[in-house]
Amino acid sequence: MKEDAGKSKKGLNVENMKLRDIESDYVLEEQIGYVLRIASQKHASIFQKHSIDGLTPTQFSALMRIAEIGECSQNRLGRLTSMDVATIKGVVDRLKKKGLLGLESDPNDKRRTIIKLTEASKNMIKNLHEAGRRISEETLEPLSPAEQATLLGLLKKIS
Amino acid sequence: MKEDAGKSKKGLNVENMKLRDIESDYVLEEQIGYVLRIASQKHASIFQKHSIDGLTPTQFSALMRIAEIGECSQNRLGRLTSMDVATIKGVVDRLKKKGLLGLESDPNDKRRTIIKLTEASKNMIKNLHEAGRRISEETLEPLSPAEQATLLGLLKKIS
DNA sequence: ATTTTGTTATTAGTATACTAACATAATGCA
DNA sequence: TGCATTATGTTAGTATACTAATAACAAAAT
Repeated sequence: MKEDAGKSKKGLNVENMKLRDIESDYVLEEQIGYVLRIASQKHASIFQKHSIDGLTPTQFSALMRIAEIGECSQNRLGRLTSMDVATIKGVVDRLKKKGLLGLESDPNDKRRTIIKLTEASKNMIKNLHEAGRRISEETLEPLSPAEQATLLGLLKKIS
Repeated sequence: MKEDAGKSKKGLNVENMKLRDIESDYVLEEQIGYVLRIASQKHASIFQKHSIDGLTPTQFSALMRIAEIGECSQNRLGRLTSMDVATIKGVVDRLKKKGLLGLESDPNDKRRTIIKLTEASKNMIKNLHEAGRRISEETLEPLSPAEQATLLGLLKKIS
């Protein structure tokens, strides 16, 4: 980034400001939503740099979850990865197209589609775990181990 | 959310796990990318609940920045709000359509479009600042003031 | 047993967010 | 001056991420 959006108002001289200015002072960089977006962008760029098989972070999450629980319906997978029904559909469709998810209809419930890993994706899981760990590590690299734990804890607290 | 994706592996009995299981242990909930996504979703839902004139968080950021700096080119606004050229174009187009941004071409540089607030958006800024503050407050409500500052600081550090 | 309620999945529409390619205009330097 | 580089803005394509509407089916309630 050439022109850093992270400019600060640290040096602002409150004494010399008119009351109206002080009242309307609002620093974008200090708002949690803005900061969350920037941090997410940074993580996404690190993730993309590692580029595991062209997977996106959400596709990665879906695969990890299925690997963890074995198999489940599409909507349930969405809930377990915090994606709504429309989002998880797209994610599952693309993963199926890549041959990383197998779909079959549930004989016990005609509404449901059972989703499971394929042989191809089963063989990838270990590598994906390692890649995932490296990505998290690189994202959190500016922080001490204690700070990393603090950050995760605080983010969970506001979720 | 009914089936909370935030289930923990805290109670996992390491003693009883086979070595292979331990090696491949990877907890999605502990990965910074996943946690960032969930936190961003929570913030987005709080933002949307406050619903200031149908503005989205990104549109809001763009307006705040223009209000702060007066006027600038489209690409520069993108850089100052951390949006790439394609994203800022869409955001500016929609804000213009809503009558919240005025566009005129720069006489000194025929490539540039000068972007500024309209009378309508100038009159909204104060309300937007207040709404923004309430949204940040509600998002960070689970945290103490010290924790809020810590969270912002750590997020900036990894950005 | 029928109705109501809830669940699953699909579809259409909108809004970020990115890449890549392109045209145009401005700037730097040889 | 002239050419290469850089900057600005547009467009096309893909991938989340949401709302809202719909259809099919299952489970619960009366």
